[in-house]
Amino acid sequence: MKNPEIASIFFKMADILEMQNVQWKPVAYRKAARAIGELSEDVEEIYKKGGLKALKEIPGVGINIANKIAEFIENGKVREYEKLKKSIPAGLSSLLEVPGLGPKKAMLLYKKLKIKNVQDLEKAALEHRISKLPLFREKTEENILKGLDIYKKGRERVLLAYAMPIAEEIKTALEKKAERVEIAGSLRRMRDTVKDIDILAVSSKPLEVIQIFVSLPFVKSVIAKGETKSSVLLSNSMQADLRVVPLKSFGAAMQYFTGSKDHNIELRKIAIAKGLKLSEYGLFRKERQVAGKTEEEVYNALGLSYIEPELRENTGEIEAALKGKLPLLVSVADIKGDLHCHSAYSDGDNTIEEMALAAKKRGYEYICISDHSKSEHIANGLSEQMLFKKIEEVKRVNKKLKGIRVLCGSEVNILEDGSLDYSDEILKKLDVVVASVHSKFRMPKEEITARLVKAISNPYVHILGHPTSRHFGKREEMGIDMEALMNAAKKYNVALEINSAPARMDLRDAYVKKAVEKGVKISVNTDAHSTDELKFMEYGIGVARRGWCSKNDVINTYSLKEFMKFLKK
DNA sequence: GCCGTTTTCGGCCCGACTGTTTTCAGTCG
Repeated sequence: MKNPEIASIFFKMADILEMQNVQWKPVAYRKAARAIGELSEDVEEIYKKGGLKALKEIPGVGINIANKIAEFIENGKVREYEKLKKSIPAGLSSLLEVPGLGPKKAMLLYKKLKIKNVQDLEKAALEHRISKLPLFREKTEENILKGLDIYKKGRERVLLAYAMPIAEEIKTALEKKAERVEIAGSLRRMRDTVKDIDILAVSSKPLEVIQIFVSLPFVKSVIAKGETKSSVLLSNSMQADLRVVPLKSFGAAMQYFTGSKDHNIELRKIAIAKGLKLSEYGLFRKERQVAGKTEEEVYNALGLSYIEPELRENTGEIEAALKGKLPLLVSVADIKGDLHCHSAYSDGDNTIEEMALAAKKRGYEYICISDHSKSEHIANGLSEQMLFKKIEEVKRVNKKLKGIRVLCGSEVNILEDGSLDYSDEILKKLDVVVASVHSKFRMPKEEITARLVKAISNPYVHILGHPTSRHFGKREEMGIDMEALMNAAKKYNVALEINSAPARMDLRDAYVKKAVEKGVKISVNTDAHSTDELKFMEYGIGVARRGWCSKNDVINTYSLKEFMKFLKK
């Protein structure tokens, strides 16, 4: 899949053009780069099937960018990019990654002090050469050093599940003073990874709320502190932003602060077309506020039905809202069971009975204990003999417990040739079979696709576990022909899993959306290895919602009776 | 460079904070 590479080229082109003070093109390149990066289809496939015309269908891609994509696919190079790279020293655009430095200042530093990279920048700042420049006094030099500190630590995206508890903690602290506090930004949109924490508060005394915010024990330094907003750097190197607004602006501020940026820009364009102005303070006709207290009010006043935060990515939700055709999204409350969990039989921490009781406590009707299969030695995969023992144990627990049904399953390894590591005779004895890849992740696209299709064509397989096997910070997703895989999933009536483990979140949102469009069933599971991890369901449901899933698309919203029908195929 | 129920040319979201210099540019979200 060349999408990330192509997106990265356009981002870099945007940076260079911005340094050269070129107007608007950077905006256009970044927009196209984002669209390509989030795409579920492989641009190479799009081009091979439909040529330039098909490429132009991608939002933000016009004829010029389409030509550049084609050029990259054909020749592995974009001439315009090669030319741009030569126009400025390599490394200069890395200055843009230093917080506080933008294209104007970076270019000035290059012209006046011959600063070509971050090393030069640090040296110049330490030698106090920067503060001697016009427009750059002592404060700016100090801020550059602070910015370099942040740059060096790397402002990488962190897992949703890592950031959420910190956001909750900030929220709780601010609630002592503010009338209302909400988590906004990409956290509220449930993106699988986030860069910072955005908090919105309602208060008539904003300064007092901001004071609490900047004084939190885990705040390392204050980046900005004004009368309505403040930004801080946390001790874990994440940035947190707080915005404080009056009650009458709460909805508009929530809308603004939730994003995404592209979604907001589209909304503001709609407002302009209607002779209105949308900002975080409300929707205005001239001076008069026509909406803003609630988000519903803002969307409705723009002629749209309310759009759930998870959908706000400018990927078709605005058009759907205009027509009133948004899906009714699945929610955690709809979930009747978890179909992929581990017990102490393989590599889990808890007994089957403990897992079952924890599931009951969550209000589930059923839970499937799917321990690893025999070839997964590292995770204590079950031999046939142990599997028989486990089947008896499940029977015992079901006799003992009321109000929860334990299903006996297995997470069966998909071997290199697409066969499974238990025979059909064994699989037949299980309630639920989840088939997953745990080895040989790097295979040519055709081979990996054939391998997965063969696995799910097995009549005893119900769910394809973590379909792409991506793992944040460890492993890229396998290069699968998604179109072919989804067609096969539909044909064999196999559900694709959304694995809610925070470092997986696999299948990802864009693929889920595509699967739902095709009528492929989804199963949202936690892959819990302890009772505590059953809570990850919240994150998997976030992915499902971002993928436009309704309740009916998700098999584990079925009642036990309906679900048993699905299992028979 | 993209895009079009006010445009195929002329627009391109809106506002806060900071640092510098006295009214604003640059940066950020």
